[in-house]
Amino acid sequence: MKRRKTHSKTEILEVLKSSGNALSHDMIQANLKSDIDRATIYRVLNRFCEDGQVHKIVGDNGKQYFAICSNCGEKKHLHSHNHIHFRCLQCGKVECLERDISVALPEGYVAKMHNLVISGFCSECS
Amino acid sequence: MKRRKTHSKTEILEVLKSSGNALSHDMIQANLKSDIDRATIYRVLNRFCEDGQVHKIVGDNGKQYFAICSNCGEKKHLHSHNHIHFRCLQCGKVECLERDISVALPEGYVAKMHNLVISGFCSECS
DNA sequence: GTAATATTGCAACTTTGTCGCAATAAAATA
DNA sequence: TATTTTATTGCGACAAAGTTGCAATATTAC
Repeated sequence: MKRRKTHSKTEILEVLKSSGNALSHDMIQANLKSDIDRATIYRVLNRFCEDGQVHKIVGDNGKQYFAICSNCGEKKHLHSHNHIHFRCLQCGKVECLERDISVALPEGYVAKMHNLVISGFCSECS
Repeated sequence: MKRRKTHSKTEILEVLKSSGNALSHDMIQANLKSDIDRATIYRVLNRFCEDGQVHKIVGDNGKQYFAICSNCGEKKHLHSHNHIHFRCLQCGKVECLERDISVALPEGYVAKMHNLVISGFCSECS
């Protein structure tokens, strides 16, 4: 399964890059120049996640958000996404706070993924 | 809006208590002795949350889980639910780890809710 | 240019959660 | 206890989010 360079991929990546924040599929769709199918957007995003270019956060509203992690470019699959995210309840913005969290788990527990979201009001909405 | 003591409430609370973990609506439904409608379960749980008897966690799978917090009984509405949760990718168990997290947010940011979930494998599944 | 196949678009579907409304049942009142 | 009030329930319908199958398309390799 060799990846191909497609119109959809470049456009979706462009939207993510220029935004800088974590975006949900509908936010992405709204910012696209061309019409790309909903299913395609999800598939592209999931492929990005597999490849480690993008990481996924599930908000406390149950929605998926996708973000280019600043230090994702360099060390593929080596970086950990255990940083905190902030979701503004007013404007809906979701952003990565560059604060890593390390939690000591109980004996025998193995952590695979971190999904850490604080919601509230951002500086512009509070 | 004065709350009433109903069959559904006592049964649902009983399931939550005896489990000790955070449960999704379908886990609750499966453990109920009598048949209670899906919508009712959600409404009861949401009322419990409003009253502060129960707190809600949204898993990294997008599903809602509900748990009786050990220290919820005493100080209603005064306790904060900023502790970490763990979800086992194998057995599906979701539990509260009694570890509080305090994060310094950027200037002007106001935190309202914490939704902190680490997923991986619990001691029995790893 | 042609062939192989990754990707897309469309439609259908699943899951999760909510809502309106009539029926029911818990509490208050007489 | 009987009656009234209204919180709660069950049912059905609905919405949102995300996934999947399949035929059509577009990208890459030959």
